[in-house]
Amino acid sequence: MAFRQKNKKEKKTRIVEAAAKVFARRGFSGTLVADIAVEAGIGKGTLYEYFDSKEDLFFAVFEWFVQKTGAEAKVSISALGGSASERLEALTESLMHSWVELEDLYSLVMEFWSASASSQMRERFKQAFREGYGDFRHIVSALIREGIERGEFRPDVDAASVAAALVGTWDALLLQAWFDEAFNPLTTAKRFMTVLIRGLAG
Amino acid sequence: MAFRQKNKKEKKTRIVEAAAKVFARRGFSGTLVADIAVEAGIGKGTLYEYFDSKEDLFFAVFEWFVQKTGAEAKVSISALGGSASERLEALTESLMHSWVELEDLYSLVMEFWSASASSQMRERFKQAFREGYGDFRHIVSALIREGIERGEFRPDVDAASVAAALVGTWDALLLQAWFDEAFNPLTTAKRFMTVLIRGLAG
Amino acid sequence: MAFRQKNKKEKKTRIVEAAAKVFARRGFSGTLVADIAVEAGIGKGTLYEYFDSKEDLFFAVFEWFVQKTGAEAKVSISALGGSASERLEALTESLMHSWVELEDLYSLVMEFWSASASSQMRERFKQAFREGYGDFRHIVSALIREGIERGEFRPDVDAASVAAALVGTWDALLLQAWFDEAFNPLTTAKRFMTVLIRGLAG
Amino acid sequence: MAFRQKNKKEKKTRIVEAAAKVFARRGFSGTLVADIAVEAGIGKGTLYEYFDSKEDLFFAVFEWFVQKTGAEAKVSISALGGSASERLEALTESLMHSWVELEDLYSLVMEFWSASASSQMRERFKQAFREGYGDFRHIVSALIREGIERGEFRPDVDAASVAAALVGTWDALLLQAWFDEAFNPLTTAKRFMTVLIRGLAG
DNA sequence: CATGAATGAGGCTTCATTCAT
DNA sequence: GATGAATGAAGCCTCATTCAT
Repeated sequence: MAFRQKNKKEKKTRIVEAAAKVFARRGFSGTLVADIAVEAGIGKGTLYEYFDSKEDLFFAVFEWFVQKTGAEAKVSISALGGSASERLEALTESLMHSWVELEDLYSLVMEFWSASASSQMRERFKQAFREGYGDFRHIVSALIREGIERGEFRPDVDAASVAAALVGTWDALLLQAWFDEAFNPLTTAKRFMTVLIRGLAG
Repeated sequence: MAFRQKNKKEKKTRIVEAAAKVFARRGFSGTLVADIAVEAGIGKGTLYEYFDSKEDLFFAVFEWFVQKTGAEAKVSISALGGSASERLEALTESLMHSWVELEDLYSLVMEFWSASASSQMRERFKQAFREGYGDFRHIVSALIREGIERGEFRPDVDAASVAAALVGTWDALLLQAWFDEAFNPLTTAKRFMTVLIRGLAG
Repeated sequence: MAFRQKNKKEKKTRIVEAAAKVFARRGFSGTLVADIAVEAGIGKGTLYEYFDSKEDLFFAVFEWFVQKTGAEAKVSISALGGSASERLEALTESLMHSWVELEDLYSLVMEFWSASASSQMRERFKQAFREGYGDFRHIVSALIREGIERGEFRPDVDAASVAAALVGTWDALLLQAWFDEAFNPLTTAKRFMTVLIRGLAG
Repeated sequence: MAFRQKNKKEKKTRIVEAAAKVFARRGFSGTLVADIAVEAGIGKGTLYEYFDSKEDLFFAVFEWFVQKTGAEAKVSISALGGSASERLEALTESLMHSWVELEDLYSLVMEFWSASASSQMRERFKQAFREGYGDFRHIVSALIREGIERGEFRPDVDAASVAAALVGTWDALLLQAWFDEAFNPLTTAKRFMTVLIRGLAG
């Protein structure tokens, strides 16, 4: 039974991953449940053994994506050492690197935004985004505050505001990379961070 | 005939504005053509005298939106005087202020992103975004470069990178305001700009 | 516009009549909405301009049927003259005659019963049946009471009970005719009424 | 092996009884095979070891029901003594009493009617009903003829017609009780029988 | 020009049945 | 024998688009 459970969970994940691919390719509305089934290599009806509806599955993809990317970010942060500046720079680099492996799935992010704006699941999504952004802002804010306490950054810096803006900046750089293949988010981010950190250090 | 043209154009705009409202409320997929017709106070069939399809109308809304917001931004910029720092700060303020009147329509932005990610019109949208971002980056970049030339900002600042990041930051702050009513984009932006400008000035 | 309205109502009735035929042939579950559309000579989607769902249409068929048969019964009754006995006999005859033109649609009755027993519309149906039976019992009861008052029937007859039983008997005779082609409801009813009326007259 | 057979038969009956409950609650179409399995406390697949299809099982429920109620009726009749009138009255009472224990399953009757009207098994059902009604009419007819022969009832009474009507009346009274909780089939039947028997005795 | 009734392709979901374990 | 996960045919309903008025 324990084995069974594991299989069931694994299969659920397999379906979610297949769905992620298709949703990324065609968007929520453009995706047919049948396409997901094909991608997952299962029958159409089997999907409904694991998820109640297309929307449910989409939300599961969202959670999977948040988990996946959030986990990476957290790993990066906890693995960091050195001064606050160094850690901010390393974090930036790590996030911009994630772009490479995220590229194929990045359009999912737009679908999630869109869903949070107008789908019937809007509240579920909005809340999750709010929380996700909140968490991340919190982490970055703590990092900056640590820099202030260490005397590395100026005491009059408003950590919360900088954190909020910075988190947004990272996101927006990936967004621009999505729109424009010629855009290099990593280089851009690094050069920008040099300026910002100088501003923090005063 | 000139008169007719004008009437026709006005009506077209009225439809686009009505459509914008409904698309903002319900998203592209969630919007019924019939709803738009009701909002515009015309018959469903009449829509098709002015637009070839729902997608066409949506793209017209997009163009209208870009025009509208772009025009505002350009007005702000051209009206600015003073040092580069002052102008950057004024621009920030002006953009964050636009939030107030944009709030109701902001979810359109997400729909546009989503459309650029997966709709059948994706290329049309992607290109427009690329160009829009490009234009805006260009303007901000020029502003920063001016600051460098005036000796206000450090010569080693990479204007293009800072511009790209900054444009993204503004966008992302509005996004966070959308998700989180408690979030104040104006204050956050101002405090952040203080730090950034210090970094630029070195 | 008045003309429009009339057309709309007529079309609605046409659809109901087409639906009645198909439901009678195949039952509620066995009927495809598409079949009804074909029978009505309209597109599948057009149905939904007139009815919200298959169930709604089915209930409309029910109401149409009740109206149709109820109207006949009422006409028969009001047209009757003579003694109470004569009127009871004439009513019996009229009802059993209705069998001839009802035969094709009679299976609808079973569908209605079934729907009142277990469909999601059960309460709507149950109530309608309760009311329909109640009305009819009332009419027959009044007829019997009139017979008592005229001295034609015994004063100790319980009009309500006899009416309830009689109304049921008529129904059940048609039911048996439905199951058994060899069964003649008219003759059976007449012979039975002779006995019953003798019992009433005492 | 004999033992096995018995177990198998018992289990089959258990399934049928479970199915009867569920069909009575939700009707044929509304019932899921899975629900029956749960009610019977077995696996869904196991059902198909005992019955070929949902329809088959439904017909088995029908046969079980006919057997069950028919057996009761026959017991009542054979146990009766006294004059024909007394026996008719006793039979009436016995049948109306059966209502109490049948109430929960009564909606099955409607499902059977409905099935005989339109399901794919319609002929099987129709025939069974025809036979069932026929048998019952026969028994009642014999009872009445006995009354005639004994000189208790008038010789000009058409026993077959009265029997057919009476059988229908009983049925229809239970039906009305089903629709209308306030309706008392026993009292109604008794008062009606007083009148009818007076008519028979003339 | 304007309309809205009519349309039917298309999609999500259900559920009886099968079959590998 | 027993099971329940997997299946896919089938059906209800939606809604962008057309076209006769």
